Amino acid sequence: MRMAKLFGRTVREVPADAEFPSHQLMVRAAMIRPLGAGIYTLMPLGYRVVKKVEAIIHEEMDRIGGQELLMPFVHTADVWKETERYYQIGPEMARFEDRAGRDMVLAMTHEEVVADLLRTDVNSYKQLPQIVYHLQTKWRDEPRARGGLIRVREFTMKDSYSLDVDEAGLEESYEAHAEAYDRIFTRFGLDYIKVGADVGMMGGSKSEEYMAFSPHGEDVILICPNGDYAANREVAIYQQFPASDAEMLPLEEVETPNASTIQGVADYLDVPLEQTAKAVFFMAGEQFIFLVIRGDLEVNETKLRNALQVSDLVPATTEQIAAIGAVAGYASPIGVHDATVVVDESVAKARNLVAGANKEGFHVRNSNVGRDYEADLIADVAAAAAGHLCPVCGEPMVTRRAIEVGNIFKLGTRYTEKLGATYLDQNGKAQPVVMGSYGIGVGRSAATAVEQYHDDKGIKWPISIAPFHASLLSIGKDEDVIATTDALYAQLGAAGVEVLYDDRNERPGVKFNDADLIGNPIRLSISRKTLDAGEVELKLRSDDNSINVPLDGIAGHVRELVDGMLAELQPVG
RNA sequence: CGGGGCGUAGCGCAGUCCGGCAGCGCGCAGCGUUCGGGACGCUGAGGUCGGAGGUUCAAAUCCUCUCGCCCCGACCA
Repeated sequence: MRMAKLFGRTVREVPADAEFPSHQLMVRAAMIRPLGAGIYTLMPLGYRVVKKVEAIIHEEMDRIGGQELLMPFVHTADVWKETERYYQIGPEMARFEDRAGRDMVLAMTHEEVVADLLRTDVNSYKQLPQIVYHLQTKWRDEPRARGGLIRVREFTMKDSYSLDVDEAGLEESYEAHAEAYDRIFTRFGLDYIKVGADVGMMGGSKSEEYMAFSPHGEDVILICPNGDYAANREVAIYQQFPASDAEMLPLEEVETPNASTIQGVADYLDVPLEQTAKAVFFMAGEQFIFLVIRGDLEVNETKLRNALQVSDLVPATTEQIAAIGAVAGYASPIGVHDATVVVDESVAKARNLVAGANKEGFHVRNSNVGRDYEADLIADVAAAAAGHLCPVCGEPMVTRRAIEVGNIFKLGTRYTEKLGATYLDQNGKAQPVVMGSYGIGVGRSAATAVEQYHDDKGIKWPISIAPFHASLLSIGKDEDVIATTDALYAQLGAAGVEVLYDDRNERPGVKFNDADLIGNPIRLSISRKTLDAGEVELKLRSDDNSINVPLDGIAGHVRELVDGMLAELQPVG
């Protein structure tokens, strides 16, 4: 590609609304352009990256026997009504009516459509197992789209669906995907980890996420330094604190004026946070949830939802808190009514905690579960934090932020049962197809690579997904230089090297800076000086130094360099 | 959904408090000089000031409504 003809210009100014490096750099490098919040055009340079991401995904999906198809982006609402997600999913699903007044939705995912296909096209165990996949647009109306391609509303996702006769088959399909995903993300060059994730309460039996490390990630992962455990904070467990064997002391009311926060109480009474019990209030529909947790811990709402088997959980209002007899700021379960009391294990294992007295300005010392109040449910609902002990080996865990670039999920028969997607087994008996679903964010993977590979000058693409292998710059207006660069451009192309040729009539500084910004891994520059020496300057984007190499045989040399760089990203085995 | 901020030329911004010719930098076009890390000079094109309504002799500026975009929050009472 000749840059003089390239559609899209690089820009010097950082866009005012771009926060993340990937967002800023991809806009500046003319790879993406926003149309609206969370909606982007992929410009020619950006689309080349996405095409490479997709090509790698194709190769690896085909490798495990996946068959590509293409399911529609616009769905009739019928199938979504059959699985009831039409009613369960909120405003993030776009709904509209066609001209005849039929309910329609824009695809957020394709489980329903796959299950629908099964009804007509799979009726026998002989037709299973199968893996189907596609790369298709999704629309999810996120409450807060932000961060360029990392969190968008319209995006392309690779989603695949495994179809098996039983759990054992699903296990095989799941593992095949796990292997394919490892190969895919390795080939992207991403620094990532596979972690345990929330399976949700709806039938899924196992789910894992592929998390790429980034300080701008929206997820927090707990990691055991020994490699024994890694999980999303949404579900991360930790080795529980040892149970206290202290004597239960008599309950004692103490005045705590103006100490309405747990930290304030601990400071005022001069006790550590671990010796306090704090109250957190939720409404699960009409049910009041009174949660008690150790003062130093935070609630993990996902764990709480799972423990309670509810999907709808919102913070209670001040009025609702007062209605059960609790006093906000000075609350404890002692003496409250009409509330489901959930006690975190941290509190159940502790003794003699400071808690609220349900009286403005007062707390109690030495509260104990079972003696002073009863728990309706004792469960682990605390968010794991850095320093908490690995549930496997007991080593203190660390936390890291990460971006979810893929997930694999054992769905089971949830969708196939609801939609009646059954096959006949060897005994002629109808059985629901056992499904798995597996996603990869295409644009997000590309943007995540930028998050991981950039400096203050621009992007440093891994060669596997770089828009071009090399940038070729002609330096100066010397006609010999231009003629030589033109010739080299042709030679490189013939050698199978993808080249972005900066043939613009620009000053050297402009060309160097744009080459750095766009971030192709190899840079070749020819000037009067190098030409006189019969050489080309060769510089890697990942390296600060450049070397001059002979013009003679340069195309073959670069080709070898490209192959070598690609080989480094090949998964082992 | 709650709170805050911002919409002025392709991009980044000033002007708004205190109403009175719509500006600056980058980019863009032309000419000249320059040419290995975002050059310089001169000339020029480009904006119904997000939109609608109102107040006024006069509105980017004041008032009302509306649309869009961004940030924080939406567990610790």
